[in-house]
Formats: sequence, C-alpha cells, structure tokens
Amino acid sequence: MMVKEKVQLKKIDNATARRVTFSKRRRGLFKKAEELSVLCDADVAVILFSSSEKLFHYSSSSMKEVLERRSLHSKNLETLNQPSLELQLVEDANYAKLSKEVAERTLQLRRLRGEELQGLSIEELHQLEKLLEAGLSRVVSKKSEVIMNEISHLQEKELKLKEENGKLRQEVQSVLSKHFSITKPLWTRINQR
Amino acid sequence: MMVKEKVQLKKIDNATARRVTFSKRRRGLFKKAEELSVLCDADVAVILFSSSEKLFHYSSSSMKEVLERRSLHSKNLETLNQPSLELQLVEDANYAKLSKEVAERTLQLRRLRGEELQGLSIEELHQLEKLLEAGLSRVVSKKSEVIMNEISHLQEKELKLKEENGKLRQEVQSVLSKHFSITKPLWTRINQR
DNA sequence: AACTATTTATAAGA
DNA sequence: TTCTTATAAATAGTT
Repeated sequence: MMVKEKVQLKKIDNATARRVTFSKRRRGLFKKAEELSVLCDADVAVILFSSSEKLFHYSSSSMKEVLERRSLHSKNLETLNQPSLELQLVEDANYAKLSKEVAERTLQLRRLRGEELQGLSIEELHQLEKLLEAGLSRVVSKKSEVIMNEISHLQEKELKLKEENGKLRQEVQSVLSKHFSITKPLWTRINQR
Repeated sequence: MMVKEKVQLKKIDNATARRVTFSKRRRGLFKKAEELSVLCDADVAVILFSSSEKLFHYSSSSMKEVLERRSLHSKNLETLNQPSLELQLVEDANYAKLSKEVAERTLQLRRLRGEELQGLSIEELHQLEKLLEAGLSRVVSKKSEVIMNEISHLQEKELKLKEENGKLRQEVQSVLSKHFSITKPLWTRINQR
C-alpha cells in the first residue's frame, strides 16, 4: 500500500522498515534543509545519528564556510585543541549516549539484585527470574569447576612435597650415618616432625 | 494563490515573503526532524541562522541538554564559543570516567549472566553466587506478590459479576412471571447458562 | 530502486 | 501572526 493511513508517531518496530524509513526521511530532511537555506538565505546545519550510531550531516554552504573558517582560525591561533562545532556536537552526543547507557545498565544491575522492581509486569519479572536462574547455574558450575581444579592442584603439590621430603630424609640419614653415630630412637624422633 | 506552480529554488526576493516562508519552513523542518528521531530512534540536531543572523535550533532528547548548554553559553557564537583547554580537559576526564563506568557495568552484567567468569577466584565466584541468590529470591517473591494481587483482583471482579448476574436473573424472573406463565423446568434451564 | 495512493507541507490570500 | 485551501511534495507499503 501507499500511506493508507496516518503514520503513528512512535518508533517503528520492524528493524528493516525502520532502516528504510530512516534513509528516505533523512534524504527528505536534508532536502528540506537545503531548500530552506536557498529560499530564505539562511544558514542551516543538520546532524544526526542513526539508531546504529552512524553519523550523517548536512550543512548549507555558508554554514560550512563558517565552521571551516572557525577551525582554521583556531589552528592558526594556537594548538588544535579546539574542535569544530560539528565535531564538538558529535562528542557531546556520544557523551549523552554514554550517560544513557550507564543509567540503563545501572537500572538493570539493580533489578538483577532484586531492587527497583515496582511497576514490572509478571512477564518482565519472569524474564528476570529466568535470567538470574541461568546466571546462577553457570556461576555455580564454574565455581565447582574452579574448586575441583584447586583441590587436584593441591593434591599434586602435596604429593610432590611428600616425595621431596622423603628424598631429603634419606640423604640426611645417609650423610649423617656416615660421619656420626646416631641412635635409632633419635631418627624416629626426627622423622616424626 | 495556493501553490499554483512549482516553487523556484532560488532566494525569495521579497523580504516579507522570505521571512514568512522562513518561519513556516523552519517549523516544518523541525517537525520532520522530530518525526525522524521518534520513528527511527535517531538522534537529530538542527541548527539554523536566519538571514538576519537569528539563531534557532531543534534537538532530539539525547542531544538536547548539550545543544542548549552550548547556545546558552555562547549567545555570541562568533567570539566566545570555544571551551577553554581547561574545561575541555575536565570534559575529557568526565568522558573517560563514563566510559569506564559503562565498561564496568557491562562486565558485571555479563558476569551476572554467567559469562566472562574465567580468571575469577573462588571467593569472587562465591560473592557472585550470593548476589544472584539474593536477587533471585527477591525477584521470585516480588513475582509471587504481583501474581497474588492479580488473582485476588480477578476474584473480586468475578464476585461482582456473579452478583450482578444474580440480580439480573431475579429481575428478569420477576418481570416475566408477572406477565407470562413460565414453567419451573424452563427457569432451571435458563439458570444453568 | 521504482511505483503510487495517500498523507503532509506549504504558498498565497484573507 | 494565524487560518484557509488549492496544489506541490513527501512518503509507506508494495513490487
């Protein structure tokens, strides 16, 4: 169909449809921006990020000039530590995105700890439960694995030490018995240590 | 006239008409930007200067604070718009901090899901296990609570509906028995519904 | 990417 | 500026 009815102003669920619409409307938006800049002699800049974080931008020729003049100017002045408006916007947008991510992950962590559960539906709580059960099961089995490894490692060590110990005793006994006379009872006491 | 023919893509000569068109198309452009940001989950910023150098801008939520801070700070875009090196460094530090936080939370989330467990000590695995058990217990009990609430809510509804139903049957029975003669067996059948 | 029925934007007039 | 309305332009869903 072709625009059968008003489009609902909400995020398009289907990812493919969303990408197509983004592409079409982006071109439309840039075109409108261009027309506005020409018809009304205005300076226009449009900067946008797709949901996949890809950057697109349009700027009218005079806006470009302004931006470029500015960054050239600042380069001439001193170091190049002053980013262009455009670049700055990109960085700022990234910053905002990061903040959002921190907030999202923090909330999810709190929920996994069993906090902030008010308002969740039964289905959402169920999902959380499944996630926790799966995680718990993996953690427990990893813990067992590590513990078993540790135990067998210690057992090996013990064995080696016992062997060394035995050898040392034999050497000491053979050396001492050559040069000194030591009674059997003394050997018994030494070997008890 | 009302758009009798295609509009020529050139600067509008008449100053009044140009201002009017600027105002109308500016609103149109901002609307399109808003729609794009909502429909496609994109971040959008539009900045424009009228031919009289007046500043206008639109930005979707995640770019908003940024752009607004900027335009407040630098009413005077030509001169005072560049942050100091010092300020820039502070911002960079904040950015680095945020990145680190995102990374930390992401790792912790993955570990709670039972991923990325290699290299953890027995004690750390044990802590993780305790955390998951505590979270699971809280989530399960919250789920029970929500389910019990839902059930008692539904039971209340059921009760009300049954009461209403009973009243309606009585009314119908009383009206009908006044004006018609209906046998007991028929009532029994009706009441079985 | 092209098509097209609809919706949406908007130029000029009031 | 705002409203109206005829017309141009954009575009959603399909091919």
